[in-house]
Amino acid sequence: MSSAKDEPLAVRISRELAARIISGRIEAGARLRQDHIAEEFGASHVPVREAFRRLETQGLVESEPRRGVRVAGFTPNAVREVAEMRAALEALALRNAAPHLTRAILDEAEQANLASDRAQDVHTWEEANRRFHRLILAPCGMPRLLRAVDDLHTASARFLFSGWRAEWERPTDRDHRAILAALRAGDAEDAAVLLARHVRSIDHAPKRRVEAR
Amino acid sequence: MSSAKDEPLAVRISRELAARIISGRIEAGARLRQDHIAEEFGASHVPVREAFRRLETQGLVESEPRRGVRVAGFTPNAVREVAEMRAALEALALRNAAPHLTRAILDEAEQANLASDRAQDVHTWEEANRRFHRLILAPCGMPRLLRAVDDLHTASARFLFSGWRAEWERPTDRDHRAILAALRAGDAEDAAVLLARHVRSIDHAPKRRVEAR
DNA sequence: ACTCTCTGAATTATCTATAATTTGAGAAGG
DNA sequence: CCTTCTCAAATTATAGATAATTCAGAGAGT
Repeated sequence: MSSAKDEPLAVRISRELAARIISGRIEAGARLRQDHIAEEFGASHVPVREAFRRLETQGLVESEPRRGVRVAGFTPNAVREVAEMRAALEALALRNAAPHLTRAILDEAEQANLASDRAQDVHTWEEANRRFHRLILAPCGMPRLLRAVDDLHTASARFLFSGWRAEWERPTDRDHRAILAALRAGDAEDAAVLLARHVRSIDHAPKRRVEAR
Repeated sequence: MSSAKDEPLAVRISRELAARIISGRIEAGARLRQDHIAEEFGASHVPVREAFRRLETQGLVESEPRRGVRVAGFTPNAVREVAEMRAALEALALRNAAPHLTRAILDEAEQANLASDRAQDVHTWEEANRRFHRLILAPCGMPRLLRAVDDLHTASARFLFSGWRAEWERPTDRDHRAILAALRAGDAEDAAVLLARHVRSIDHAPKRRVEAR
C-alpha cells in the first residue's frame, strides 16, 4: 500500500534501480544481472528486463546484445553533453512556456527557490531545484520535450551526487532569481538565455572542483 | 540467415513495426495487440513487449498501464514539437561537430545532397536527406545527442510520409547547399543558424499544404 | 418507452516458471 | 607457452497461469 500503488512492476523496479544508480550505491561500470535483481525483488526476470529497457532510454545503463547491461559510465565529456542538451532543450521549453506562465506559477516557483535555499543536504536541494525547473517549463505544452528534459535531469542528478558527496556547498541560486525576474518583466528571450547559461554552468562546477585538487 | 543476422528478436520486431508505422501502413491511434503480433512473427509475447518499449522511447507508440499500447497520434502540435526539438539539438550538434569536419566529410555530404536531388520518390529522398544530416552531425562526439536526433528523425519521417503521399514535390535543397557553403567557409555559427531554420521549415511545409486546400 | 446501471463473460496485458542458445573462462594437450 | 576443447553461468526466448479491463446484455427506475 505504501509504494505498491498500481504501477506495473517493471516501473517500480526501474525506479528503485535508478535511485540506486543516481545515489551512487551502484557504481559506474557495474554489471546488472537480471537473475540476481529478480531474486532480490521477489520477481521474475521479465519485468527486470523491461526495467532495463527503461533505464537504457534514460541513459543510466548501456546494453550489449548478448552480454547483458552495465551501468553507464560518465566521462567528463558525457557530463558536458548532458549539460549542453539540457541548456538547448530547456531554453526551447521556456520560450514556449513563457506566454502561458501565470503569476501563481511564478509564485510557486519562487517558493521552490526558497526551499532550495533552506536545503541542508544535496538530496533535498536537488528535489527543490528540479521542482523549480519543472514549474516554469511545464506550461509549454510539449509532452515529448518535457519527457526528454526530465530524463536529462535524472542524468544531471547522478553527476551532481557523485560530484559533491561529503563536502557540499550550496550552488548559486542567483540565477534562478534572475530568471524569475526576467519572466515577471515579460522578457521571455532574456529568461531563456539566462536559463541556458545557468544550466551550462552546472557543467563548469565539477570542473572547478577537479582543478582545485 | 537472410534477415536473421544476430540481433535480438525484439530489435527485429521493433524495426518492422517502426517501418509500418512510419510508412503509414498502421494508422495513428490503432491498437497494437501483442498476441496478434507475436503470432504473426511466430514468436512469443515477451519479445513483442520489449519491442513495444523500444517504440515507446522513439515516440511512435504510447502505452497505458493496463490497457495496452496504441500508435501515437500526431497533432499539428506534435509535428511542431518534433521540428523545434530537432532544430535545437541539431544546431547544438553542428556547433560541436564543425571543428572536426574534414573536407572528405563535406564532399560526402555533397554527394548525399546530389543523391537527394536525383530522388524520384519520397522514400529514397528521405534516406539521402537523413544521410546528409548524419554526416555533418556525427563528428560532434556526443553519442547521447546523436541518439536523440536519430529518434527525432524517424518521427519526422513519419510526418513527412503522411504529408506527401501521392502528389510529392521535391523540397528545396538550397538550404543544404547554403549550410555546406557556410561550413566550407568556416562559419560554424552561421551554418548552425541556417540548419536550425531549415529544420523548422519542415514544419511549415505541411501547413502550406493545408492552407492550399 | 427510454436510459442508466450492474453483472458476467471474453479479451488482453502482466507475471512466473522453464527450456535453449551463447558467451567466457579454465583446464588439458600439443 | 599457446591453442583448443569442455563446462558453467547468464542472457534470450517460449509456454502457461493470473489479474484486470472492456464490452455487451439484462433488469430496474424515471
